[in-house]
Amino acid sequence: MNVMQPEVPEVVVLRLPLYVRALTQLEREGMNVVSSQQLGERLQMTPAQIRKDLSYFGRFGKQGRGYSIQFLLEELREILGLTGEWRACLVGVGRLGRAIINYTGFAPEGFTIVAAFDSSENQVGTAVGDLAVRPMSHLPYVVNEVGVSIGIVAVPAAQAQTVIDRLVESGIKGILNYAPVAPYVPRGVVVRNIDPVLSLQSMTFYLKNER
Amino acid sequence: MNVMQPEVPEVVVLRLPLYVRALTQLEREGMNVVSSQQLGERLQMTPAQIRKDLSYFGRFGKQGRGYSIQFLLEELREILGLTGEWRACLVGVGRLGRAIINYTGFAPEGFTIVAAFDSSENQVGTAVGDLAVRPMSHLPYVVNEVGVSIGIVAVPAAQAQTVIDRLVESGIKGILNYAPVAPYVPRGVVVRNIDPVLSLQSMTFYLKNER
DNA sequence: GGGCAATTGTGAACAATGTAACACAATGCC
DNA sequence: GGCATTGTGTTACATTGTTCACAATTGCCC
Repeated sequence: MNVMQPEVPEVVVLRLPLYVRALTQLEREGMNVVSSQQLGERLQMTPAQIRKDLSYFGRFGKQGRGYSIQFLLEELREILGLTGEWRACLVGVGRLGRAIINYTGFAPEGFTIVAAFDSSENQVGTAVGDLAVRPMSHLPYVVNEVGVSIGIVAVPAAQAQTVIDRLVESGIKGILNYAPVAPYVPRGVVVRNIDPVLSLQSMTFYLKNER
Repeated sequence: MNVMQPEVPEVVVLRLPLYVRALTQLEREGMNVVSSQQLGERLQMTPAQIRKDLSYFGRFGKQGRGYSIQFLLEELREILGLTGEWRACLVGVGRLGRAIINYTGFAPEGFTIVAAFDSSENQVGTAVGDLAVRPMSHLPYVVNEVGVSIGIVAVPAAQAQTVIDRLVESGIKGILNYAPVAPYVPRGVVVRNIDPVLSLQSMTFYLKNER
């Protein structure tokens, strides 16, 4: 499968989108070239780390000059698979799910929510944004026919694992999980958890002395 | 200040809330005692790591038996500062901000949003949930008088850094940032970023081969 | 009340990650 | 066209994080 991938550390992959974002911003500001030094200042990290991260994937910079912003952006987008459009489906159209569907930050980055599901009879058939809410039974069909790669989970904690199991069965390979659980998935499926409560709970460790 | 804190690695602090959550669940399931083995199965991690993490803070288990769930929970809540209530204010009552205010996941964990701010004249004075939207000029007063420790940022990227600067000036020590930027803050201020787009963009790296 | 099975806490080995050092390619100035 | 400057790519080193292995302790059972 990923035989030719000389095992890039996951932390590195997690930082690449940061670079993409910073570079996009610099490009909009009209810059053409950037050094690892300058980029590091923006992102509050050492130039050495940026250079090392990038060197996992190739040689993108010119000694004495720095990196062509346009070129590096293209390369990074290619590496991350951000060139085409990614189709996602959402499960759970409660308050949170509706907010996610209406969130305007996904589309400009190439992520489109193309279907919404809910297990509740009351929700099925209603409209959220310009999506019709479908029953869970349609999931496998939609995933395969429409070509959905990503599942977004916005159901209560108690149902999250079940929903995730069904997404995986349907062939979904990436899951963005908003439910407050640490889900189990088989190898080969990528999960990213969005959990503001966990973030707050680790924050308070550092705050508690000065409350 | 934290002189007696023998430098606990941040990764460890990030995992503690996971333990709290798993233990809470186990407690609800009626269990009294849990071993690092069992806890590790739940959380998909090695027992050794759990024991090591906990050992940074003390000796909570009984050899041959495991950990008293109730006792360990109390200790962890104490360590993380989760015993009392934390008051937060929110800046930016657009779609995202409104969704955050209406999110029901914070209150049960002891986090209360007690004030909402917006820089737009149109928004000031309107109500979101049961909060009245205030002008930014009220920020320092509210933070100090009401005792707000946490700021939640839900403004567009372009305004995020400015808003964060003002929160910090007002004396806020912890920031939960929903804006798609990597903000700068002075030492002593803790930031946690919630950024689903970054999560998706790092996920696609692993998905791109099988799209 | 003593042996046994279970499970902790922890130092030491190992692995991963981050930082610093540096040789040298490209550039531009005089 | 030399020469100083800049900033990469890479290797070597330092730090941080994870896993292992086992002595020490506990509670149970007979």
